[in-house]
Amino acid sequence: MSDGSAAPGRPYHHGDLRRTLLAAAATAIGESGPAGLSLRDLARRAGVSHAAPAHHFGDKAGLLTAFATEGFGLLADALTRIHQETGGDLLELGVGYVMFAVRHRAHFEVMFRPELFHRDDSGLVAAQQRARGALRAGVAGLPGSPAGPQAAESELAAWSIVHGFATLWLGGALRVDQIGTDPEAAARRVIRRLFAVPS
Amino acid sequence: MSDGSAAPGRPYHHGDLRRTLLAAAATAIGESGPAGLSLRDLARRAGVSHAAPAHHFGDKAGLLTAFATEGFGLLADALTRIHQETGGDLLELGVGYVMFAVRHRAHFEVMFRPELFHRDDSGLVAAQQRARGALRAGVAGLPGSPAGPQAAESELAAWSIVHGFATLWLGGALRVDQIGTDPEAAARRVIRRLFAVPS
DNA sequence: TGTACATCAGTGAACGCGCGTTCACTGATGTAC
DNA sequence: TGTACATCAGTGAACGCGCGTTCACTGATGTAC
Repeated sequence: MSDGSAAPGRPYHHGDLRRTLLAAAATAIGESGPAGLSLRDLARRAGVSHAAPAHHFGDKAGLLTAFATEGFGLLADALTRIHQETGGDLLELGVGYVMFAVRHRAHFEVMFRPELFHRDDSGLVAAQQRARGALRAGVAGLPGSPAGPQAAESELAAWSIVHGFATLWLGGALRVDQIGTDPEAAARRVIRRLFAVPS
Repeated sequence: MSDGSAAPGRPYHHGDLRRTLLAAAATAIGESGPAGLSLRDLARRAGVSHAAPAHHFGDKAGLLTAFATEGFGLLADALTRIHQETGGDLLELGVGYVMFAVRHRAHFEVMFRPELFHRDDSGLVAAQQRARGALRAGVAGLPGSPAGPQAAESELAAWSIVHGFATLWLGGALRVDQIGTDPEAAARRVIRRLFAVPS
């Protein structure tokens, strides 16, 4: 592991290839979308032979499974942190959801296209449930929200509005609107309409 | 054009290849998503040589531009019809938006991925504006909705919630929820939360 | 009614490309004794 | 401290595939006269 032992070229073993490939995937997907992703391109970005990725992920769907799992984990972390910091403010949780999509665009674009990965992977499912739980916890604390059968609809309404806003924003559909260039401020104004008493 | 003039095999000219290719695209995208689409596959489905599609659409992006344009036109038609039939009921317009996504899944999946087509195409832009206008008209008539600066937020909130619900539904993200298998009823219950006074 | 000609739609062969995956291999690392 | 060996990570050549696009062509249709 000492510096001196390295040959003139790069060492035979990369050392952290798995993590490097996932980071390269984020960059590549950010540039060309999930459809354009190829294992060979990732290997090139990581400076490694084109067959190396298969060693860590099996196949392409395996890599995207790991990538989606990472995404759901990051989302769960972000929502949990916001929940703790704000005491479960649903508006802030919604803004956090949108900002996750903006900041981790590549992850977000993969996470909701289950045809791209192995949707039954246990690690993936666990991460999904963790993220879903964080979202649910925010809606449960909403004042005026009954805990009865309408709770499911409230949760879905909240999820739908932030997911829809994020999707439309990322797709560039909102550029023609006069809502500015700051997604955070725009999201906050829009989400507020969800539980605003008509003023 | 009489039946007798047809040779034993198929006639040299297809007659309605453009329309046939667009219909084949809907089927193919429905099966494998927009990413898996190939011109050669469409030609195969239409029973035509693989170079024929280029004659009508130039290239792959050209075909998807036509397909997205068709989609925005269909959406505009559907929303306009609902607007006329219900007198501009925003709830019904929202349900109509979701049902368009469910019934025309392939179109919907292409329409909001501008990287797939020529987003500056004049026919496309016109169809987009027509659909957008139909949506806007619904929000404008919402009782209790001010016509001032908050109108944009109200419109975006409505668009976001129906777009998000449709996207989540199509992505299979809602299967684990107890909201049933009927997207129309589920959408109606969820959208209602947008302007429901807390009960 | 018939003929010449322009235009259009579709053909089929060919091209070059990047891809995923396989496979025998080699270099490096770690562990047992 | 040293040696043998198992395990692991990455290599590089090779495979077969489907793709988009180009291009000279041919069959069919429509129009001018």
